[in-house]
Amino acid sequence: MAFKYETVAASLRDLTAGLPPHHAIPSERELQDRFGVSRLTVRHAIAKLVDEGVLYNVHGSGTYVGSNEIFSKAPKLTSFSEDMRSRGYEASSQLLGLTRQRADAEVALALGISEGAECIHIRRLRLADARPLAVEDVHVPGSVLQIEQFSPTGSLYEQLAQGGHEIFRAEQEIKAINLEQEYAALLDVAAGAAALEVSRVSSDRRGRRIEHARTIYRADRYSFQLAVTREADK
Amino acid sequence: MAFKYETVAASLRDLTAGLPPHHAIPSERELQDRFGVSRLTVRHAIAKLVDEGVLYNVHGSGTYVGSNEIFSKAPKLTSFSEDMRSRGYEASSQLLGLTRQRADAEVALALGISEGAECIHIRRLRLADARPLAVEDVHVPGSVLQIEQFSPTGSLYEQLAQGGHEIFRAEQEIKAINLEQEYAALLDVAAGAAALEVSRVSSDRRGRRIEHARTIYRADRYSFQLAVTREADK
DNA sequence: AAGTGGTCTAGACCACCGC
DNA sequence: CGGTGGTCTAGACCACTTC
Repeated sequence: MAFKYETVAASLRDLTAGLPPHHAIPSERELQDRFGVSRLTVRHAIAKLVDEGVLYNVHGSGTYVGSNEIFSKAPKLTSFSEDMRSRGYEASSQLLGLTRQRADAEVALALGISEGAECIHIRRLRLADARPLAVEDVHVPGSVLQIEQFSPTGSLYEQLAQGGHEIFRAEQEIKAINLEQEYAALLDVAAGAAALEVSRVSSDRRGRRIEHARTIYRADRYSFQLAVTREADK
Repeated sequence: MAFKYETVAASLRDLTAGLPPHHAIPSERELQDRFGVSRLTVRHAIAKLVDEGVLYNVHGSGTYVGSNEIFSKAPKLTSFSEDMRSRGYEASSQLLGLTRQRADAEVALALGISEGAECIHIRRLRLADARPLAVEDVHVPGSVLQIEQFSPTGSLYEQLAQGGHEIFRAEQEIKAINLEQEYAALLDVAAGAAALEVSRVSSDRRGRRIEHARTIYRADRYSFQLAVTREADK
């Protein structure tokens, strides 16, 4: 179950933990001897760590320990609870609404279903350390999840995965908006206050759309962080 | 100069362009015969396209054409002009300020230099199709760029690259704010309107910090889009 | 010139999917 | 079960950095 490159990557991660940023690690040829694997396996392990920002390589020179303390990784799709945990908050939720409805034009377009098709709508208030942080509206096609199957206490992603709809990727759009009265009241801020609106369309590995979510975050308690790299070629 | 896997990737991109989403492409073993290269080279080419979202693979089944039309790629670090071009706008700029100054606490922390160290500050109004879109404040350490070297007409990134400081990655924080009077006037919107604030710290390949930028976008004309993937393992 | 990472080959076996 | 992608080997040569 554990591949060789994974065990090599784990060893390299340990080795790296004891080194300062920009310190060189042993060459690939030395590592292949040390671990008794082929060079390609060593490269595979290094590539994985480079992808995470733990290491970086310089052609002709060597491979070095990365310099970043905090969120070095490429952005990952996470559930609300995972997101909060990584930020050091305790997540909780309050179900505001759970209805079966027909898709309106916006939802139909986002989910790639026909207008009027059946879907379920979940509205939740998301709390961090018991204080309101966001309001989330999720739509899931009826063909993916029936309302009777949904349990408000468990993770939606896990329930979808158990039904054979594992979420693999998502496209997100992040906007700034001024809060309307309704949302402002839910989030316990003044109307007109700025907020972050994150719209998401999630798909499985084959690109079939699974859910459409729109989350409105209090601007004073939430920001979006990501690392980006510059086009390497040319 | 052109590697084999790049030419294979280019051929696959052409082949893919004529196929509908989720259509299977030939197997790796067939492609290795067709192109006369090793299977690893085929895999390298496929991996590149998977990374871009053009293809996806399903273990044990095959490799398929991706489903996404629009922004399928992982987020890339782009200059303002590149960003605007990809959105179909024509970019222009207006220099609002160019000064040499001593780093304050915030800038010093962001750039990893000592407080009071020399840096240059560039403030620009960014326009899309000749209408105000954003106000951008950039700080660059004096050790990286001297004020006499800076030409307001050219691309800052190119000027930095020519000075041996090629930007490789950046960490960004995206927040929503209510605009203060000063920025609102520059952007030609009402005070208190919501705006997107993007703070960025850019580094070269070795992790040396090159610039700190803070860009404030009109919320009604700009949103941030990105594709994310879910953690594959566990 | 020596050492590094980057590309490439020609094989092999394993894990998974679909019939 | 056959076909697929995923991992792995033991070599080789190339491109780049460093001295």
